[in-house]
Amino acid sequence: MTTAEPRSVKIVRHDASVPKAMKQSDEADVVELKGAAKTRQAISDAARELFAHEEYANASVRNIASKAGADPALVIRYFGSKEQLFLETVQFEGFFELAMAGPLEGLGERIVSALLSDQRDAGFSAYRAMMRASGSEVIRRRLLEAIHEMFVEPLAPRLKGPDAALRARLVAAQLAGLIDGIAILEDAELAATDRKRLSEVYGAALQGLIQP
Amino acid sequence: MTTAEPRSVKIVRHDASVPKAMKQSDEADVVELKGAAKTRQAISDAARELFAHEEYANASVRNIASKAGADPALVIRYFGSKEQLFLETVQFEGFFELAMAGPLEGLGERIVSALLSDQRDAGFSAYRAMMRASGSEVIRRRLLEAIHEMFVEPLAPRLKGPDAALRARLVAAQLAGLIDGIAILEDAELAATDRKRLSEVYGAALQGLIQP
DNA sequence: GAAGCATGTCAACACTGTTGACATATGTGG
DNA sequence: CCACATATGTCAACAGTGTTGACATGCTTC
Repeated sequence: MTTAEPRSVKIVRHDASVPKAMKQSDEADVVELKGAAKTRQAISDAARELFAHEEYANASVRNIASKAGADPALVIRYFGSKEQLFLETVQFEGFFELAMAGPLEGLGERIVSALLSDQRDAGFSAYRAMMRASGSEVIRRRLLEAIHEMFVEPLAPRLKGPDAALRARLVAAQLAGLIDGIAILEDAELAATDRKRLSEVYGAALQGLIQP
Repeated sequence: MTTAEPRSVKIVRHDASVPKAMKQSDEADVVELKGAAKTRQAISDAARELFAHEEYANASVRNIASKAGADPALVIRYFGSKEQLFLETVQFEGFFELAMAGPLEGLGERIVSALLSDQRDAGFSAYRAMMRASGSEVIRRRLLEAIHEMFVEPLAPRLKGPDAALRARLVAAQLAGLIDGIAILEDAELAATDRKRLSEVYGAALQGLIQP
């Protein structure tokens, strides 16, 4: 993002070097990591936390390193670049499978409800972080992929009627708009609104795309 | 955004100093600006252009200054900070008044159509820039205000039925989701979709919020 | 012409991501 | 057990960033 490179071209110099000491101990579930593997893990944890709470630009490699008790140079050695560190640590987990699973009837409301109810903080902060960092080509693409994988691909084949693929994509767009308001712009009114009513109202509009 | 301050607190040190030479010549429409006013204008123009095409973080004060043929220190002197320069230059113009004006019937489709058809590039890039820079508290708030002023306030009083204010806010959210896809994430499929069909389909979902 | 202020220039500060050279630990083959 | 190789960690430096304060120049007004 910064230095010594021509502004628009991005060259990845060396790949993220996974420490050799890193092997899955087949035994314990909670592995006591040693040496480099432990350091890498510490960096990863620190990065996840900082990227969730700070802006991309403000979560500095030096901050991450210090929080992990490691040297900034190690961060780059292990992950290649700050951008790759971001990509490896900030991710969506399986997110809407549950809500997605049910019948088409009432799906709109169920999705919105799932979005609001649970502790979706992890997903929210991932979306927020990627959205704000979407000036980076790779991150932008990654977010776009995630949207397609999570919504469009599972949904499109199930929709009946014309423009199924388009409508599936627009379902995702409509949801994105809601997350924008709640998680990125932190609209106080939106946050204060009764979840159930919000699910009903916005879910109904979603349903209009699902079953026109 | 950067230096010498404790990370979270933001102190504005000196106000943007408007050059004294700046007076509206009451005569000509296109005023030939002189001295400082001209410089300020040049900086403003350069900033507008760079913020539209580059990310906030990548549009450096030094770049802006050099594009304007001025010294970086002058940029700060005139605008107070990079953040304030952003706020003063990146703005929405009157945007949806036209589409908003008509009857409630078919309003959803008209709004989407207005969003897509014209050259809305200026508005798109303003939204994109502010969204990506929304890690800054002031910028986040400004964007939120703009959304309320442009959509919620004009729309809410016109909506009939329950939850009018909420529904107006959700209309804005739904639109934001579409702009996300087109202008920020640059979804190729979305961009390739026939505008008319898109207006119809998404507009119908919007209409479900406008007239449930 | 001199004082005063507007405007412009410059070098420096503390920060950023990233790199390359070095030091140390760790493990392996003889 | 030593020697060697490699994995891991440390450090200083580079070019870039936003911002500041000290200085130089210009223009106005007494």
